[in-house]
Amino acid sequence: MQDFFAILKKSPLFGGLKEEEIHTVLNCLNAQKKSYPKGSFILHLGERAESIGLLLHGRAHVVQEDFWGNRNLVTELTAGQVFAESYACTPGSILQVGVLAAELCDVLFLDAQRLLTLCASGCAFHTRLIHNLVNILAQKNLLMNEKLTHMGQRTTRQKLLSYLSAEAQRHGRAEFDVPFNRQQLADYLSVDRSAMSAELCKMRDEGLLRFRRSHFVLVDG
Amino acid sequence: MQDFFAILKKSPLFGGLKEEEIHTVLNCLNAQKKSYPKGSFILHLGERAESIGLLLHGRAHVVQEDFWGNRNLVTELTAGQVFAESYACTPGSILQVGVLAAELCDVLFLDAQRLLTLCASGCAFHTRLIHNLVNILAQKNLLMNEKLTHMGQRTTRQKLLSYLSAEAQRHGRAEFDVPFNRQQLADYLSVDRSAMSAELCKMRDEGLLRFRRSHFVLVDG
DNA sequence: GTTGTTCGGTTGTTTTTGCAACGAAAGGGG
DNA sequence: CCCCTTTCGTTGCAAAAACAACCGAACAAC
Repeated sequence: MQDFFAILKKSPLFGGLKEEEIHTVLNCLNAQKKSYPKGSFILHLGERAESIGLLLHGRAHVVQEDFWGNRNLVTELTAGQVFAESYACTPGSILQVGVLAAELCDVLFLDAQRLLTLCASGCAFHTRLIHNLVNILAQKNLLMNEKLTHMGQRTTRQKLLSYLSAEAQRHGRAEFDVPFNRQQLADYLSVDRSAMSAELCKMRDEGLLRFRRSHFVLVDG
Repeated sequence: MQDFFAILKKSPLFGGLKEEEIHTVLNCLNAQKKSYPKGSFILHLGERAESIGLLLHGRAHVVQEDFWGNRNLVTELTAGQVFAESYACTPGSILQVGVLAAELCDVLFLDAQRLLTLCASGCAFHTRLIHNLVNILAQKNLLMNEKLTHMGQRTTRQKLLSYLSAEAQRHGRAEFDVPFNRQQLADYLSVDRSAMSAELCKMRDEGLLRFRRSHFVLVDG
């Protein structure tokens, strides 16, 4: 139970709240805690999702399944992470993914509509909670938006330039470190690692940029 | 001024609010209205964005500019549309895009932090506004997430299958219409139209699916 | 009926990618 | 210092994609 609040305090949703405040809010939200044995579904594809999930303990997999039944692992969730929040905040939406307990999981469910509607008694921490939730959504939005602009480029070279350019702008200078190694960068841009590596070297030979490991320098002609 | 409220009532942010309610909320939020001549920047790349923008009149372009100065049109905004909301809801974030007035524009700016913090007087419509904002963010999130799963596929065929499969699941049946023509679908998936068309026909010849124009039928083996 | 436009399919060529395999360099422990 | 693992660069080849150009059908406007 000590564990319980430790996880919550570190989660992005309850960040900035004290233990007693979390306690108050949980009551006010009528939060439900449930356990799931390994291999069982926490959320099923095709369901309506009205609750935000928060993984208290264990590991879970967000999986996709297409028309022909091919399964695809999207993300691995670990303790403290929030899931299904976009679905829960979109009334009437249908889950396009399933969430599968990879081991024994404890999950806290929070009703999204309640969370967004301030209680009449007006507990002050509630506002903080709404801020946190909006932050989570908005931040994900920005990240996905950025990734989309890179991935929308046609060639590996263009994807790289788009990414590196954005990274340079973020740092405010043409020299910077990227937080990925080659394999991770290739995965992020959804291209082949070796082809990407070759393309990077070609660009270096053409004088567009210099690099060593994860350290890059862009050159303007 | 009649025009003004007509636009707002139809905007996703103020949907479900009556004219007087909007009036109250606007006061309570201290909304600012500004005009921008054609060709001027409504928001500059690199700026901090603390306000949500709402285009009241005119057309504006969301543009990107990379390290080497290449400009790229991301979206065209028309009256009623909300912009920069993800930035405004992410404290400390820096605009990675600029917003350029394509013609004379009237813009309403709403302070995001205020919008998310219920006023002490507790105007009831405020809650509705928060719901609307969260809906906008969450919905965009779902859309981008879906697009990312399609675009993350390596080949045109896989992208098509991912998209068509999702569309079939959304409709709950293997026969459905897609809301795109070929060019639009190709743009959405970020592939070449003619290559995509060829791939579709190849898949049809292999018996994976049938189609005519925008009407598709998926076949399971 | 004729014209113009939009849409989708087809073809051929060039470029790019994915994939697999290999080797060199870097870095961490024992 | 040596062994082992991870990370990157390199190459060759087959598959796929991009690009451009063209054709025919459907449809609306004149």
